[in-house]
Order: sequence, then structure tokens, then C-alpha cells
Amino acid sequence: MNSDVEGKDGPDGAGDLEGAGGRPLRRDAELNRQRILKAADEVFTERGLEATLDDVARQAGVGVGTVYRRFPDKASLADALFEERINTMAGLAVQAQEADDPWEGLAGFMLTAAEMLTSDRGLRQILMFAAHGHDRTHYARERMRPAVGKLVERAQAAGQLRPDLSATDIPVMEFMLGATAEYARDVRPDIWRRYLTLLLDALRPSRDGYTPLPVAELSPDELATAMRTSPLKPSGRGSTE
Amino acid sequence: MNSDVEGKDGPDGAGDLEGAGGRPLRRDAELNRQRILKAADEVFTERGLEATLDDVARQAGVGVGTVYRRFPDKASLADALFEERINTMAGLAVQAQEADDPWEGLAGFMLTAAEMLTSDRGLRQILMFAAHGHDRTHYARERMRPAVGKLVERAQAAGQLRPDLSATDIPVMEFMLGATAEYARDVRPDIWRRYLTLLLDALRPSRDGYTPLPVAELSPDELATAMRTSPLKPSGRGSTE
Amino acid sequence: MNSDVEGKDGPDGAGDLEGAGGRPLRRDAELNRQRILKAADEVFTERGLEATLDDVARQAGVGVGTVYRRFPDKASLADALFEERINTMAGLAVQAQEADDPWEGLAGFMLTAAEMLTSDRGLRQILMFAAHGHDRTHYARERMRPAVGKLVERAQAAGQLRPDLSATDIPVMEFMLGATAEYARDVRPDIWRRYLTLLLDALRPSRDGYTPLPVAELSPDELATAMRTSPLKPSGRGSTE
Amino acid sequence: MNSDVEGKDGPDGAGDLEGAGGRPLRRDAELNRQRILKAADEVFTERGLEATLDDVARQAGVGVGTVYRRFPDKASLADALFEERINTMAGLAVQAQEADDPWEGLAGFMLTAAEMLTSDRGLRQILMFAAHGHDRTHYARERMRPAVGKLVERAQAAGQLRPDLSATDIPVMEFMLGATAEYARDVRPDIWRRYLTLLLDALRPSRDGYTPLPVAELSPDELATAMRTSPLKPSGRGSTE
DNA sequence: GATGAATGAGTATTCATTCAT
DNA sequence: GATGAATGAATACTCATTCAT
Repeated sequence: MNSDVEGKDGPDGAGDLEGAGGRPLRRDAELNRQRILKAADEVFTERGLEATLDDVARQAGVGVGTVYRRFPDKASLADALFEERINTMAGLAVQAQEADDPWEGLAGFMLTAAEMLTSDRGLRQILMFAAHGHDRTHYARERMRPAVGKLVERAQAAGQLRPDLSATDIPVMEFMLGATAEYARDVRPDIWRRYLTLLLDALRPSRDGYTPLPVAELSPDELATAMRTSPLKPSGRGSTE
Repeated sequence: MNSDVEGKDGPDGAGDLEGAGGRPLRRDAELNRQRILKAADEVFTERGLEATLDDVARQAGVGVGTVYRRFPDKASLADALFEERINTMAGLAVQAQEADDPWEGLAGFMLTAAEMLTSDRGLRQILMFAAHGHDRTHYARERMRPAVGKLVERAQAAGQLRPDLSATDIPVMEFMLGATAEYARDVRPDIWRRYLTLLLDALRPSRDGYTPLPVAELSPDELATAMRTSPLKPSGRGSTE
Repeated sequence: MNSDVEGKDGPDGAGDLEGAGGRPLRRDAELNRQRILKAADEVFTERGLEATLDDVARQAGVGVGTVYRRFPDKASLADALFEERINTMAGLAVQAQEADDPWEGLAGFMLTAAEMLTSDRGLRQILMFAAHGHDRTHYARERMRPAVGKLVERAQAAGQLRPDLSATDIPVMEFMLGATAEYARDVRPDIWRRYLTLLLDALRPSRDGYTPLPVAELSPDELATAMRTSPLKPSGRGSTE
Repeated sequence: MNSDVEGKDGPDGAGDLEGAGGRPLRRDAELNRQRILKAADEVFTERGLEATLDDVARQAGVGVGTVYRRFPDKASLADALFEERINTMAGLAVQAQEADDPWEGLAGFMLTAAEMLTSDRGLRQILMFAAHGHDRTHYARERMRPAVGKLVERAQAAGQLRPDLSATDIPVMEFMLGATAEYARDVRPDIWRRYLTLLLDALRPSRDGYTPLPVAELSPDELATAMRTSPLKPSGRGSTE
């Protein structure tokens, strides 16, 4: 599940943490970081974001203090997880470009991404709630964008995708599916597939023409800022607000 | 926004006093009830369901105890609000049946319903989170269902709607739009219109045929049970879980 | 009063540090634990179990959170106190076995136990109200039982105690004395001595024979379960019941 | 159960309320008073003193306000109930004087009184907790005392009762039984019978002589003041304290 | 007189975050 | 660096008592 994490660091294999000052984080420190991310993944996946950082720490086999040393606060941890997944998704988008059929590439990506998204409660909640706009997610988003953009353009060029669709529409639709999955999680966890199919039908080019889309797509920036208020601080425990 | 409140009293149009003796006392109590609902509406709309009942009480200008006298707990207050809106929506669905063009009836309803839904943060969150299955919402849901069912059937009979669509798909799609609106509330509160258009395109009958929908629609019961765990108690203060 | 606290750590006499590695950290934590127990003792003794955990915390000079870190809830704190005392009592019962005269052993134990019980309002209330059956008290009770049993048997074997008396009658009688002390605490805190004497007279074997006791004694299990509903939650704040 | 209430008013059949100013409480007012007492009896018997005054009012079929018009606060209501029972008990004590055998008279009274006491959770709790020293209970206590005194003296004169027993010991022993019944209510509600038997054995005169009772009996005044702090205000809701 | 609506201080408990060891 | 003990503000909900109608 985290297999793509390593790959994201890019050229320098030393890890992207503290790229500035130098010290690339001691071996065991980085190990702890991974341990925590893995634990957070497991705990959040099972119980959602409501899970306590103490729980995460326990699962990771470290003290809470250690978690705080690596991640300034709970939201940052969620963000880091989010970043990881976006990276994975970005990878999927890149891979999808290799599909022979452009439409299959796009549709396949949307399906795989949705499967990933909907199978992880924590991720769904992060998507739906978590505070973003943090710097750390920026890089990941930036990597995602062009890959998806290419999938879209390619399909449009091939006449397989309605031309008024924009690259930023894709993540929004993924979000819609994630929300639906969260909504129906106890009754019909897979009902989102129904709506993915529906949406894909809507994306098809049509001899009948298209209803003009009434508002412009989200700009990449807008997409990035879409969520601001985090339910991670619903009770405002730490903040003076 | 609260125009349908009166209607909830049921069959007798006598208003909100107990039909029986008509004791004068009820007057101020009902007034307060309205005041509380209004306050809850305002507070939830602005700050979401995280808002405290103390906040609601303050906004309403009454003591917390009074809020609790009218609504056994926070969820019930949310439910009451929800019920009100569903009633309004049910009314819209009934009205929409009178449209000359079946498709216009359905599409118009979806638009109006979405406008209502997306203009009220509290409602959106209730939709997305609130615990249901409570008795009070049952009547409202029941009234909604057949009206929407008729809109769907009529449009399908007229060959204006893909035949594999089910009545329960409508509220789910509304939910998707609501979630999207919540998601983008600070950036582009109206972006949901883009996706409504997309979805409506997907609903059109097509010479090209339809991709078979991969999973069955939600049954009315499933739809009603869709949300079980309420994030109204996200911190689990009262429950031992 | 807390002299037996050390004893509760069980078999290993090493003291209160985790027997394993002996991490230095534990030190202050255990210190605080003692501080809290002492504070609880004082506060409960003075104001009874109605006292708030906030009060206990204040008296201990720690935050409420700390109290909750050590004791999951109010009942547990009461239990811990209770356990301590039962341990002490168990010790007394063991000691009493060494008395030369079996009757003196039993009577002496009953006196000492009652003195201990009646001198501490918190303990009296715990006895009278606190929820038990918790694991922590089990060990203590188990240790108490056989010691008292031996006192009883020995006195009966010596013909100094009416033969129809059972070991479980002892704690019940102690409870009666505790209740009486609580009852008369402000008027005549020592009036219980009068009734202890009376009861002891009733326990004496008699040439006149005994009135058959009309109902069977409590079984050890029944004794342990005697109190189920704890007035620790008299207002039912946390429980839905 | 309340059949003795009427009898207690003594010479003037008008009722003892407002004996001073005159107005003996309007017929319906007195009716309400009785209704409330009956309701309190039922509710407290079943659920104990924790029951709400709202519950009592509902059971009585009146508004809370009415309850407060008749009884200044919750404690007063409990007291009134207590008074009633003491009156009944006083009646029992009077009746018991007519027994042919003096011992039977006393023992029978103790049994009947205990049965009454232990069959009513509310009464037990009032006995164990309720605030007394209120004026209203004084008369009842005064009436009780001589009747019990006579039972005791008669039995002592007949050589059937240990001579060092005092009249005030009787209610204390009753209290002990009541406390025991409360203690074991869920396990063995009748276990108190065992200890009543034991106590009665202790009261018997003995050829062996008696252990001198170590402290003097409670004086009637002390008995009356025995309980001062009421758990009726454990949470101090209304009081500023 | 009666009603029941309103009040709000009070309680147990949780958990993000800090900091001494 | 790591640990986990300490902190305390914050929350939902209750109920004795008052008072306008």
C-alpha cells in the first residue's frame, strides 16, 4: 500500500525531508516516520480520523511525543498521508498514459483511483474534511495535475471525451464518489460504482451534442484551496480561537 | 426558508396549538421552538454542525435547558431541521409533477432541490452526517419518495430518461452535489452546477445505448439507513461505543 | 492509614516500579498516583463521594486529566481506595488468626475492622455505595475471605461462636456498623460500638440455644455483587441507562 | 398504604395544615397534596430518591409548580413521606402494646417495622440519607417514642429483654436492617431477616449475663438530629452553598 | 391556585498538545 | 532524540427551582 512512497522523493534518494539544511534525518528517525505513517494509515483506515493520536502512537509502537516531533499536529499527519496517496494516484495517472486506448486510459484511471479512495475510510475523510493548502501537499498535487491533464487531452484529441471537460473535473468527480462511498458505507459500500458508470457516460462524446456546462471548472489553485476548515479541530481543544 | 414549517403539523390545518383544548400557554413555547429552530439554522449554516447547543441557545436568546426541553439531544434538533427541509423538498417534487414536459419536471426539480441543499451549510452537513432513521423523519421521507418516483417514471415513459435509472438515484445524486458544494464552499460555491449538468447529461436517453450500471440501486430502506453513525458525537463524549 | 499500599503490588516485593527494566520515568508518575490517592482519601473523607474529581485534582495539585490518566473513572478511584483498605483489613484478619483465644481473634478483628471502617467517611461511603465487581478489588476480596473464614471456623471449633454463623456474615455486620456510624456521624460518631457489642453477644454460643436463622447467608459471590448500582452516577450524566 | 395518614391529625379532623391562621386548605388543594404524596411514594419506592420531581409531578398528574406549592423543596417532600411512615410505625408500636406476650409485642413490632422499611426503596433511602431535624417530623417522632418506650419497658419488666437496652436502640437497629436491605437489594432482598434474628437473639436476657454496652444510647434528640447532610442536594444545583 | 416553560450552574469525561525527564 | 506524564479547555446533557401566564 505504501509501496510508492519511496518513489516520490525523486532524484535524490536521500529523502526529501530537510532537503535544505542538509541532515537528511537519521536512519532510525526516518524509520520512525515511516512507522508512524503506516500506523496512521491503519488506524485511520479502520476507525476514521476520529482516532486519537495516542492510538496512532500506540499502533506505531512509539510515544506520542515522537509523533509530534515528526508532525507538528494531527492535521499535518493527515496531510502527509494524503500526500502519499496523491503521489500514488499521480503514479497511477502516469501509468494510465500508457494505455493503448485513450478512453480506456482515462476511465481506467478513474476506476482505479476511486477504488483506492473508497477502500480507505481515513482517506475518504481526509478528502472530505482535512485541511489543505499546506505546503507539503503542493508538490504532490503539482505532480498529479499534468498527468491527469494529459489523460484528458489525449482522450479529447481522440474524440472520445467531451471537449468541455477539464482536468480539474476529474478529482472533483473522484471526490463525489468518495463522499458517496462514505455516505453509504454501512449499507452498500460499492454503490459508488453505479455513479461512476453514470458519470463516465456523461463524459462520452455524443452525437446529440452536450449541454453547455454552466460554470467554469475549478482552477488548479482553487482545487487546492477547496477545503479550508478542518474537522480535525472541531472541538477546538488546543486553539484559543 | 422556513415557509413550510407550518405544514409539518400534519393533516389538521389548525396550526401549531394542540388541537384539543387550545390552552393559551402553548403560545410562547411554540414561539421559542421556532426561535430555536431559526437559531439552529443560522448557527449551523454559519459554523456547521460542530456548533454547540450552547451556541444555538445563545443565538436564540434562551437557556440551554430550553433547547433541551424542546429537543432531547443535538441530533434531534438536526433532525427537526432536516425534516423541515425534506418536507419542503417533497413539496417541490410534488409541484414538479405539474410541469408540462416530463424531463423539465425532473431536471427542474433536481436543480431546485440542489439549490436549496447547497445554499445551507447546516443542511448539507445534516445530509452528509446526521443520524437518521429517527421516527420524525420517516413521514417526511415517505412523502418524498412517491413524488420523486412519479417524476422518474413519467420521464422514462416519455423516453426522456434512461430506463435503468431508479428513483433512489435522485437523492444520492443530490447528495453528491451537496458534498461537492460543501467541498468547494469557500472557493466556488456554485461549482456544483457544473456537475449537475454533467449528471443530467448522463441521464439522457442515448442513441448510443447506455453502459450497463454495474450495481443495483439503493432500495428505499437502504437509502434511509445510509447514514447510521452520526458525527454529531465525533468525540464520543456521551457514548462508550 | 496507607501503610499497606505497598503490599498491593503483589508477590514481588520490589516496590512499585515495573519489575521489568526499571525505567526511571515511572518515578514521578507513581508519586502522582499516591498524591491523588491521598487527595481522594482526604476529599472523600471530608465531603463524601459526592466530591468532584475536579476537587480531588485540585487537592492533589494536579490537573483533572492526570486523575483520569491514572483512574479511568470516578468509580475506579473509589475502587482503588477501597482495594487499599480491604488489603489492610485482610492483613488484620490474617494477624487476628494468631490470637491465642479464637473468640478474641474474631472479636478483636471485628473491632479493629470497624474502627478502621468507621473512622473514614469516604471508606464508609465506598462500602455503602461504590460499584464493585471490578477486577482490581477481586484480588483483595479473595485474600480477605479465607482469612475471615478461618477466624470463624476456629471460633466455632472452639465452641465460642454460634455454629450457624457464616464467614460472609462478618462483612455484612461490618457494613451495618459502618452504616450506623455514617448515620450518626455528627451526633455520636462512636455509637456503633454499642451495636458491635450487641452483635457480638448475639454471636456467642448459648445454653439457651439459638433462634434458627431464617435465611441462608450470602454466598461469597453474592457478597461481591451485593452492590451493583453505584450512586457514583446518581444523576446519570454519562449513562443512558 | 396511606390509610393511616388521616388518623394522625389527632383531635381536630380538619387536618393539621395551617392549623394556625385558620384556612384549612381547600378541599381540592388537600386532594392534590395527597395525590402528590401518593405519587412520590410510588415513584420513590420504585426508583429511589434519584427520581425527579418532574417524575413525581407527572405520576401525580399535576404540574411541578403544584408540587412546589405544597412542598418547599424536594427534601420536604421526602420528609413528609417520612413523617407519614413514622406515623404508621407509631401506630404499629401502639398496636404492639396490646400483644399478650411482651417479648412478642416488641419482636413483632421490630419485624413488622422492618418489613415496612425494607419493602420501600425510597423510605430506605430517606432513612439513610434524608435531611431531618425539620419541624414537621418532630411531632411524628414524638408520638413514636413513648410507644416504643413502653414496648421496651414492658419486655424488660417481664424479664424478657436485656435491661441495658434503650428505646432509642430500636430505631437504630431498624436503620441497620434498612441499610442492609438497601445494600443487598439486588442479590438477596430478604437477607435482613437473618440479621434481625441475630439482633433479637442479642436482646434476649441471658443466664450468662451481658457484655456491658460500651457507650450510652442515643438520646431522643440525638436520634432526631442523627442525619443532617442530605444527599438530596449532592450536586448542589440550586444552592450557592 | 395551577401550570409547565425557562433557567443555568454543575458533572463526568476526552484528547490535542506541551514539556520535564 | 525519544518518551509518556501532565494539562485543562471544551462538550453534551440533567434537574432543582423560579416565575410568567
